[in-house]
Amino acid sequence: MNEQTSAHNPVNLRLPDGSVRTFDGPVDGTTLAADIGPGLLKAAVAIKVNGETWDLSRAISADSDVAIVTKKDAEALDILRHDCAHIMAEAVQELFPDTQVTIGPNITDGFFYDFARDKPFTEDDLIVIEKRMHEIVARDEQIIREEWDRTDAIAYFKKIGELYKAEIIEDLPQGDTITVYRQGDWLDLCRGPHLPSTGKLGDAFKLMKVAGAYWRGDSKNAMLTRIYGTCWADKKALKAYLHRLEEAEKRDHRKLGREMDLFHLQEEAQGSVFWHPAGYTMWLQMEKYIRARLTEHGYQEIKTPQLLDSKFWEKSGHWAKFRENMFVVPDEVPSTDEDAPVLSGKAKLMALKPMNCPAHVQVFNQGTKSYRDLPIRFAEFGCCHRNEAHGALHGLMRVRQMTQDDAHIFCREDQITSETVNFCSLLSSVYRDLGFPEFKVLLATRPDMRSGSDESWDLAEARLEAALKETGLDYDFAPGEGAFYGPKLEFHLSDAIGRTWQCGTLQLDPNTPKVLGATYIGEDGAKHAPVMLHRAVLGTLERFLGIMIEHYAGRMPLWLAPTQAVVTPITSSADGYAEEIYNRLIAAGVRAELDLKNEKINYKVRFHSHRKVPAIFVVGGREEEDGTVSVRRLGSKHSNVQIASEAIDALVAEGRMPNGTA
RNA sequence: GCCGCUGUAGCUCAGUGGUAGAGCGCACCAUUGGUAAUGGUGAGGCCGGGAGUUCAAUUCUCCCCAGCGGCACCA
Repeated sequence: MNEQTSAHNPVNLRLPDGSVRTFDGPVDGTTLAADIGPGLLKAAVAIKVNGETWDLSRAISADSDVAIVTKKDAEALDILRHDCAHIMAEAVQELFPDTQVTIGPNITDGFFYDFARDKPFTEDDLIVIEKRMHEIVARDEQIIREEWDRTDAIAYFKKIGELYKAEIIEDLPQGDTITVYRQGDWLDLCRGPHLPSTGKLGDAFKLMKVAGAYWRGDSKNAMLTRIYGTCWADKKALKAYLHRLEEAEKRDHRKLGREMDLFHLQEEAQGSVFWHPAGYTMWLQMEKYIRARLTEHGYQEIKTPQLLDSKFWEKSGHWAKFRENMFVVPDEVPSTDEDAPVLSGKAKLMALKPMNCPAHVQVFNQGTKSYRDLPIRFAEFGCCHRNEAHGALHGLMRVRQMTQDDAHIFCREDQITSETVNFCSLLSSVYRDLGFPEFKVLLATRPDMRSGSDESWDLAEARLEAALKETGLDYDFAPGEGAFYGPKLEFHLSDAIGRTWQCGTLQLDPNTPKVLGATYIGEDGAKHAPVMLHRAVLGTLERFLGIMIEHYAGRMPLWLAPTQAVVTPITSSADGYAEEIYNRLIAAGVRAELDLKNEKINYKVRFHSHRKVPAIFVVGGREEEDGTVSVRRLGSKHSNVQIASEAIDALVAEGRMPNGTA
């Protein structure tokens, strides 16, 4: 496009309603909006030109399809947020001139900007910065787009001490137009588009938190100081967002874990969970359910050692590729001599298993396997230890001692597809049973650090993709995200508040069986290496239970609820009848409790509701006389009087474990 | 591991250079009630750990540790 020569040609702009407006020469979005009407001019934030979002101030010199973007449009939010980031950067540099800007992209629900500064920002600084941002909005500074020469731009940013910006420009592909946006006395390298002036941003923004972040996301680089913010089209949307955050906080499994007395963590065992009776009841129910589903899908459960010789891990490849995540234990009797060190440092090293796969190969390797034996599916609720970085630990979601619903399928190459299809069907029915009907699939390909030849990777990736196609599931790619021994499928489920979690995985591993000498006798009488499929549906019990707690906000489905029903009398005169109902519930296999506490019924209903007990059976003189119970279900404001035996039967029926047909 | 913030009773949190307080919970007493808090009394704390400054440190300084929010890593 040549704006110089087209200056004399008329420009026809077609609006979304199909009407066309003709201008004598190049025209910008502001002029167009003004031409259409003052209301639109006021609401305009940008303009779409042939599907591309432009600044309102940018001249359009050729015939185009155009649409004025207003705050109501979805793409406006991107512009507002990015402008908000710029205004924040301007405020920061006005207040703290010793700060360099780096990058400031939009993210879900907001934006951040990373700054380079000797002294990181604090929460207190945010208040001051936010105040200055409002002032910059009030100043209504015009935002001007400029195209700069690359060399000049680099020289300029170097001159003003913005070394990170200069580095960014140096790395931009040759031929890219370098654009700079000015607002008032401040300017920044940016692709745009932006609002015509800072005043258009409005006041629906808030700075959220400060954090450290590495330059270019690499832990070898300098630590920058990042400020997160959120920005919305209006105050109402901002308020709604903040409310959403509060609601998410209420579901926090760490908070609910304490309130519901499910588990705790303490510093002497950081990253390892102390499960309380209530929490472990959930665990056992989940384990029982998964075990049943695995058995039904032809898996055999095994149990393998925790502690294995480091020589073993050398052979499996973990010592080279995974050692920094492993807990190493010397095989030595510790010294009891007060003056001597406890350990000599010379002992043979053992390591706690970080994965179950090599041990499963050992079980496979016992005896001779025929091609007729395959596939062999070994499952284990394998307890693994990984030395996760301190900063990574997070409640149940990220722990150092974890139990996977792990299994390894040893199969022939011609069985890969059927095993993959079989697994995907198991996985989707489990997710449906557990309340997660929505999930996405990613095919993760070879990482930089890997074992095996490129040829074997080519083949493995092709095989896995072909098998995935057979399942009929939609999928995307996750380049470079594969395991070190093979490509994998990642299953990401969506929870009740729209977050996604990677839980399930299926990994195609042609390497480990070879490395550990696994073979079977083929139809041809020769030895062949089986293919190994590593797979998990939940991932880890710890994390999955954490996800379930947050997904259900603690209101677990009846079959998982630690206590399913509490029986409690109105007055102590009904204690005997309450106890009778309680005994009948227990006899029927219901996880029931009897609450004979000397409190009013209001108090007891409130107390057990807070504990998220799904059913409260209230009994008094009337119920005792009629052989009924008054059932109050969690979340309901009403109670329902039922014949005792019917109420018990109904609870038993509802509390049955899902079986994949749900 | 890196950056920042925080650490006081079982939980949620006040507070002070002169060794601590509330609400809930807990125990006991009274109360016997109809579906989200009955009233009273009481017990309960090495103020995260260690060093330093000070006549005196929970409070100020430094160093650890842990938790939290991110980053990096990741199930």
